[in-house]
Amino acid sequence: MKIIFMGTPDFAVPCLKAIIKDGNEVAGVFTRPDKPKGRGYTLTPPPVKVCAVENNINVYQPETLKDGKAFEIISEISPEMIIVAAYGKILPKEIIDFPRYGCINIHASLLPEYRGASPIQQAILDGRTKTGVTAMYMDEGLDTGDMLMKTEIDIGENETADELHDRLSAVGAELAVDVIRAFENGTVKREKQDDSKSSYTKMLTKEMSKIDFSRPALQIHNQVRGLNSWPSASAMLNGKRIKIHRTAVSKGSGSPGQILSLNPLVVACGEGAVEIVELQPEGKRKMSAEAFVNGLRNAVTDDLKFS
RNA sequence: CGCGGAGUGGAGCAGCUAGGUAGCUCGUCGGGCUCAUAACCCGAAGGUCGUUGGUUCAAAUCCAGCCUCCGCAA
Repeated sequence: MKIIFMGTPDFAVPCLKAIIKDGNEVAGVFTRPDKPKGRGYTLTPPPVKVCAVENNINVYQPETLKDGKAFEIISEISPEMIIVAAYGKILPKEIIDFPRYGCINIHASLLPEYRGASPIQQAILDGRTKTGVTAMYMDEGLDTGDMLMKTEIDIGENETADELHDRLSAVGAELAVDVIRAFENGTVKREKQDDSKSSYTKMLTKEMSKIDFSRPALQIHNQVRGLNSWPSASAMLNGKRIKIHRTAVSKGSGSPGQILSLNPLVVACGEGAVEIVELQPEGKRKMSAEAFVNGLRNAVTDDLKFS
């Protein structure tokens, strides 16, 4: 099938690769413009662009799709279908309506739940045990179009957002290929979303990082998993900020933030306690809690506590 | 030139302000104790202090450049 692919971050790359590998003609890739990134503000191309270039596919990086130029390019290419995965831009109606088989979005949640930008992380933050990927027709709303296919997967109790992201990304790639095949075989079914069951995710911000140790241990554990590896959950110790990368729900009680034991490193929460497994002090690499505790040396006092 | 932190045996750190013998916790190896152990006791190995140059009688320490890692910011 002749396809235009639209996507930007790592999540979309396996999807693009799978579509190419399955023998489809990817006639063009739309992705967001290169952005200054990292230390020194180096201009960095999005992962999807890198992948497209490696496969000798034409890349388009318009600032906007609304000025008609994007539509010109698309009608020129004349794809049978547009596949969108985490592109980060709203498509105008003229583009949505153009391809014969429509514009299909790959979204990393079981719609209608978790519409929006951070479905993977939010599912973990909420302590869900299942999530998935949904393929859907795009319409003018935000992840509101009719659904085509879904794949459901379980979330591990200690799984982090990064790990889940990678698994869902692979699942999404399979789903994209399956959807294209379904169109070719004429076996497509569409199903409306039940708007009464819908929910929307918020954009992740650093303000969500701060750990409030007066909350229950399980919620803190979910926060750590859900925000890993960006923006990461963090806490203060001895006036320094420490990113908490991995935790496990543990037992014990004490005043919130109090260190109940050093090996393993267990911290009291409002309800229960969490073991900190892996962390990263300001300006340092991430390290095991054991290594960190060894390095504390005589900084260990009775008042030493997380806040 | 976006802002800032950091490089010291395998890991995490101290030592640097006021230059003068390489230190701590853990790990590793050997031995001891023990029914046994991730516990405890004794001992050992392992570091051109990121790199290049400068100052000095003398540099981990002071000065300059470079490399690498990390946080902020995106």
